[in-house]
Amino acid sequence: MYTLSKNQQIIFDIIDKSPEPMKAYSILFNVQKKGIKAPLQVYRALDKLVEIGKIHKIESRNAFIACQNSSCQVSKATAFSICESCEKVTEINNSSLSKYLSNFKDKAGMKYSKYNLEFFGLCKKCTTK
Amino acid sequence: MYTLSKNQQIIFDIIDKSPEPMKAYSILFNVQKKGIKAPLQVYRALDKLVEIGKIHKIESRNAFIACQNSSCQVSKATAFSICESCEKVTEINNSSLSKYLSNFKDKAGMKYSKYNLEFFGLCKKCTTK
DNA sequence: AATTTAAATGTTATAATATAACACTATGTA
DNA sequence: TACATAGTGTTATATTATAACATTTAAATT
Ligand SMILES: [Zn+2]
Ligand SMILES: [Zn+2]
Ligand SMILES: [Zn+2]
Ligand SMILES: [Zn+2]
Repeated sequence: MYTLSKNQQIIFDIIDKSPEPMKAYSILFNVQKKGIKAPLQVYRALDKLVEIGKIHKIESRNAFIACQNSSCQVSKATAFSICESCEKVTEINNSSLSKYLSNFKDKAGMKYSKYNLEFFGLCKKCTTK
Repeated sequence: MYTLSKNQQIIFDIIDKSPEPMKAYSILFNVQKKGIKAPLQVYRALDKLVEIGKIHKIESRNAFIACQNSSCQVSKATAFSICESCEKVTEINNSSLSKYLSNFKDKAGMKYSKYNLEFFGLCKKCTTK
C-alpha cells in the first residue's frame, strides 16, 4: 500500500471531500492556504494520484474525482455516468460491464490494456424537473 | 443532409485527409493559407462538425478525427482504440459493443443518451516492435 | 423580389488548462 | 555514508478554449 506524500494527501483529501469533480485550478485555489501555490504542484500530485488509481480524470470535463471503488485496478478500467444538466458524475461499478469491456477484442486484433467509458444523460433528479 | 459552410468544409477536409487525429492549433496552422486566421474560426467549425457527427473529439488527446462510420447517429455513440505508443486512433465499429452499451442501464436508473469509450493499448505494429 | 431570421464569419482580447526547466530536499536502501 | 529515487518549490511559458462584438452570408417567409 502506497503512502501519499504531503502534497498528494492534501490534494487527495480535497478531491475526496468534494461532492463533484474538481478542476485543477479550483483545487489550486482551495489549497493555497495550505502552502501549495503553483499549478505544477497540483498537476504533479494529480498525475501521481491518477497513476495509482486514487482519483480518476473525467476526460470530457477536465476534472478529477476520487475513486469510488477500490482504486480500480490502478485505473485501468473506468466508467462514469455524467449528468449533462447538473454535471453530477458517478463512477459505475458493474461487473457485467467491466467483464464485457475487459474481454472486448476488436477486429484488428489489438489487445487493450485500459479503457475509459463516459455515459451522458440526465440524472434522476434532473429528469423529473 | 447538411451542407457544410466554407470554413466547415475546409476544416473537415483537412481532418478527413489526416491519417491521425488533429489538434485544433495544428488545424489552424494548416488552414491559414486558406484565410482562416483565428482559433475561434477553427473551434466554431469543430463544434459544428462534432455536433453533426462528421468528426469526433478524442477526449483523452484533445484531438479530432473524421468519422469512419456514417456520422455515428450524430455522435451519440462513439468508441475508439488508441495506441499508446504510436498514437494511432481507430474508430471501432462493432454492433455487439454498440448494442451492449446502448442498452446499458446503471443501478441508479439513469437513462443514457450518449456515450464515449476509449480503449488504450498497443496496436499490432507496435506490439511486434 | 423584398423582408425577416438564423447561421456563419472576422477580429481582438483573454480565460482556462497544462508543461518545461532547473535547483533543491526528503526518503529509502546498499 | 553513499547512492538512487521520488517529491518539492519556483519562474516562465506552452497549449487549449472561450467571451464579446461587429459584420456578412444564406435560408426561410412574406
Ligand atoms: Zn475507480
Ligand atoms: Zn442532474
Ligand atoms: Zn463515427
Ligand atoms: Zn502503435
